[in-house]
Amino acid sequence: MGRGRAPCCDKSKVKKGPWSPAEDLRLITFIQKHGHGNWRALPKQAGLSRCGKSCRLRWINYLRPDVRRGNFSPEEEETIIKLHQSLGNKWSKIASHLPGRTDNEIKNVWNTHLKKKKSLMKDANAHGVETWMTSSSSSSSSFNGLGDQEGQGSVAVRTDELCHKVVLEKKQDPPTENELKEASSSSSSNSSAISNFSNFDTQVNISSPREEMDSLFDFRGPCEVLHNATYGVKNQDVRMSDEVVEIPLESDADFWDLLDNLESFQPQELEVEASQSSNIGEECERES
DNA sequence: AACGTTTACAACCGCGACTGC
DNA sequence: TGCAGTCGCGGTTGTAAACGT
Repeated sequence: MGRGRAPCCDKSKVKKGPWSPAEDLRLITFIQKHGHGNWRALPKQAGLSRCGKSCRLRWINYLRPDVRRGNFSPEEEETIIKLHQSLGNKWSKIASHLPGRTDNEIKNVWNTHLKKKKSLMKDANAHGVETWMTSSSSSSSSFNGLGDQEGQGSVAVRTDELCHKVVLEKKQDPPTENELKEASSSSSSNSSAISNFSNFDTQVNISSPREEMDSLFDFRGPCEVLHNATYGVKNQDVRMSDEVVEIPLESDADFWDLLDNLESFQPQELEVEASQSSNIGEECERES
């Protein structure tokens, strides 16, 4: 009997399922401080009870500064269709042609919408009906039923050598097309997302279904890290707050303890030693 | 209002590719 | 050259929200 493929991590000790805001913040803060040189080692160093692959996926698809969310424009749809025709299911290649879009997102859009549209188009063409492309503009707006038009909440994490600052900001209006483009270009000019963190003004934009603290720690929506720009996020029932929470660096452990305690309202699957989970980055610094 | 079905999307899994030793 | 460790990709699954009856 062969040894087979070694598992990437100890499945019994890693947490699975949706990421909590506290985990997101933990991951963001760690990458902000230390980068992500080694995904496998990152969860332990960051005090996360997650598989390294899971951290990577979360970062790439949702937390990265240059990730752009929201509806796909008709032009983007068209691009995806065309690229899919020539490249097939090479989602990462297709994604490379669409700045700010992730392969996972494109794959989902293809599987849920575009594939259907394509077959509809075939049927329509067979019956001499107007092509789907002409109607894609209106239908695309319904891609995300949760839409961007609702309220927007954002949390800015400003980090420098002295403190971490979590700022709950009020943002009334959804971002304009220009804002999105600007955000996309400013961040995509850096090949590494980490380079975006060299500046202090990194923001974390979250949707928040609950108010104030609840909104921070118990939301289900995406958590987006932004660099000098605010992207749209999808929301369902968002309330705003202007509250500012400052997190001194030396209080990191207390802060993470607080987050962990708040998370205890949710079912706890992970069995992380509190001492380990609250010492973000310490281990890493000790090593260096 | 309750229940069943469909849709949308976040996340997981397995495998191939790549890299360093 | 082979092996082990790691990364990244694509397929698939799980689940909450939306929708229909």
